Amino acid sequence: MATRKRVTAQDVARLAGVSRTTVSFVLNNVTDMRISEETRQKVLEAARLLNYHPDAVARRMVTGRTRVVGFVLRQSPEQAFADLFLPQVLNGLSQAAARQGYQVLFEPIPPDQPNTMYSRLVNERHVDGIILSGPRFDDEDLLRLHREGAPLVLIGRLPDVEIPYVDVDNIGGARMATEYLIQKGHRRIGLITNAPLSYTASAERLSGYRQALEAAGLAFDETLVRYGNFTPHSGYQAMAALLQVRPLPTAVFVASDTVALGALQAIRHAGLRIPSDISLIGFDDIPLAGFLDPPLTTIHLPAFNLGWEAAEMLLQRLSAEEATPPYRLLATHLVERESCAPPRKS
Amino acid sequence: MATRKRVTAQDVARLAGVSRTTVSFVLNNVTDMRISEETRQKVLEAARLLNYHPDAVARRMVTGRTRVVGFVLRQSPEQAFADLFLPQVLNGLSQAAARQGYQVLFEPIPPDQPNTMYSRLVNERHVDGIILSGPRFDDEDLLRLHREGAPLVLIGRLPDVEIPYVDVDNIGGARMATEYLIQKGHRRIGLITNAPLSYTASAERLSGYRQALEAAGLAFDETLVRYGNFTPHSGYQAMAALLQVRPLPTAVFVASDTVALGALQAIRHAGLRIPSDISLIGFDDIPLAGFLDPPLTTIHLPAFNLGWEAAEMLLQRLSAEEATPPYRLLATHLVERESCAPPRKS
DNA sequence: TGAAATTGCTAACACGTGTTAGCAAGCGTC
DNA sequence: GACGCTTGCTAACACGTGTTAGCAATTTCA
Repeated sequence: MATRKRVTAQDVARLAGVSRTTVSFVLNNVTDMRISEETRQKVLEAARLLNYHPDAVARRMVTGRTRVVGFVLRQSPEQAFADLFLPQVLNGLSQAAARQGYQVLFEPIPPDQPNTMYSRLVNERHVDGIILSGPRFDDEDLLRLHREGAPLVLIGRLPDVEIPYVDVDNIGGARMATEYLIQKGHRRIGLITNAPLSYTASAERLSGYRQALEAAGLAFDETLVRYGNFTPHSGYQAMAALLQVRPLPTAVFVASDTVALGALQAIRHAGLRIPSDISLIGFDDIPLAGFLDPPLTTIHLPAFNLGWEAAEMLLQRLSAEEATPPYRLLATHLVERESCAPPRKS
Repeated sequence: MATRKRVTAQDVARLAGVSRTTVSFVLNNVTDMRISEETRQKVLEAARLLNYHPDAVARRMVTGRTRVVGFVLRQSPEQAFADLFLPQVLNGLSQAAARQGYQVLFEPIPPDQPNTMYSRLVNERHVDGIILSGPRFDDEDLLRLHREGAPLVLIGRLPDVEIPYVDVDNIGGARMATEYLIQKGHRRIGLITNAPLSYTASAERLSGYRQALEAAGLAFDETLVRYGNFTPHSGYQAMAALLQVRPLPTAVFVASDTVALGALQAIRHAGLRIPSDISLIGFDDIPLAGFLDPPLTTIHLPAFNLGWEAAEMLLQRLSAEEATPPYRLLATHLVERESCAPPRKS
């Protein structure tokens, strides 16, 4: 089938016996133009008859706005792979955007091609603004874009840069997790990070862990800290290393449920039981956390809200030139399941 | 900061001392137009100096093609929520699209608003074509769109409709899983579906299960079949019910890893051990399958390829008017881990 | 030397819409 | 009866680009 000619506003005008301008006024409900009810109905009828749909491209051309926001995923491959709540973030983002008539252009950065210039999204006017997840601080492209005044919102913090962002309260969440273990009576608490400390979120979670220790008068012991790398495999290795330390920690805070999955396996392989031999608390509350063995106590991360708030911030920036709150930290909460218990009496 | 005026090709032309037409020819590398090397360099230099970026909207206006494909997610909320490999599908889709210079517009259908007309994506020319995941057969909008000749590719089959689709070989995968259990020596094999049978994929997996039984000369026993509903919770209930049947099945094929997670928990709660008391095989091979207890033997579903192939099919349809293969079934393979063993000698 | 071909460039149209300025007719007012 | 006001509509411009047709200058050829 050959592609049919598009039905334009001109065709509608012809059928209704009016000018194209009138068609535009009627269909856009322009109120300050006087259109008689009679011609209004004629136009609407003609549009219905011809199955007319206004061309979004032409509309963007003349209005200067695309009503599209770009969602750029700058995560490393492992991270994106392990990022089980990406769908949730995307969902929140889309719904917030849709509510205001915006669409979402999805732009992941392919792993083998790190210098894809996503800045073209704005420069070539594919989108009105960008939400960028997983910003890296060596991202020259990003900083330049921001200097040029492009509307940007980050998901995840970037230190020493005044780009608006929305993020989880990593410090608060990590402190909450650690305090929970302390309150259970633990004094020797290990930490496995979610990723290397070059990732802001990892450093923040470590910081929250230390704050909680300090507040309880417990010494920070570097030998109890190991580093994950997004994957269950890295969690397995980190926990295996931690199990060599003597005396053993009685509890471990694993700053990512996905990494915790590997830690669980390492503990099983060592013949220890959770929580009787060792307590474990996670971070993220992935959808499956409640169905692990044992069900994992963890810090819930508001993935949907993360996307929603990012979109809201960007759209506010787009609609008005008003200064918007430059950042927003989302609260976490603890989900108590069965992986934590008081330490065994020694 | 007021929004700066856009730099247009006209500005570049002025600076280079040539016409706008020439600028267009140079920047688009139009070969059959004779442009001297000297002016070519002048234009390139001017464009560089002004940081010129061609306006995608204007370009779409004149070429008539948006170079954007829509990805519509029509899944039910529970399904989308449990769909742990959506990121993978999206990744494959994006990479295939990017390779040919296309972008991806992400359009989930909000659960509370099922009749959002995603057909507007095509009619209003936001996109050149649509990839739709999780088609429902009562979707009038979809059928009309197809009748109107809109370029469509489905992820997931729709019975009795000739819309091009790409799907997993559910029947083959389910047969493979069941045959594996039979080959281990099992004769009494249960089935927990991934979803109600109104979903094509569920019906197909049931069908593959029956084929394998039949080929081995085993009777199909309806009392050994239970129905999941995407979630771990539904898997828990289905398995709990199955554990009431006497004699117990010695193995169960759970047609979704996510559902299998609940089944695992039910078996644990019943005080049985896997695989010594009962064998379990899953479907999907979610990223975490290898880190469950025990590591789950399962059928790998090529999520990345699903997205990739869908995009390839759509783009081929868009680039040429040639008839493309109307559908494509992707092969699965079995990933052997530790949740299956021969049945206990009775 | 004149005609024909080639080289290097440009004017002008088209894409489909939103919107401003303005026009004709009808109506009321002094 | 002339003037102004309201009503209802339209002509024309602008958005920024790709592309066709064609034009002037130069070179080639007989």
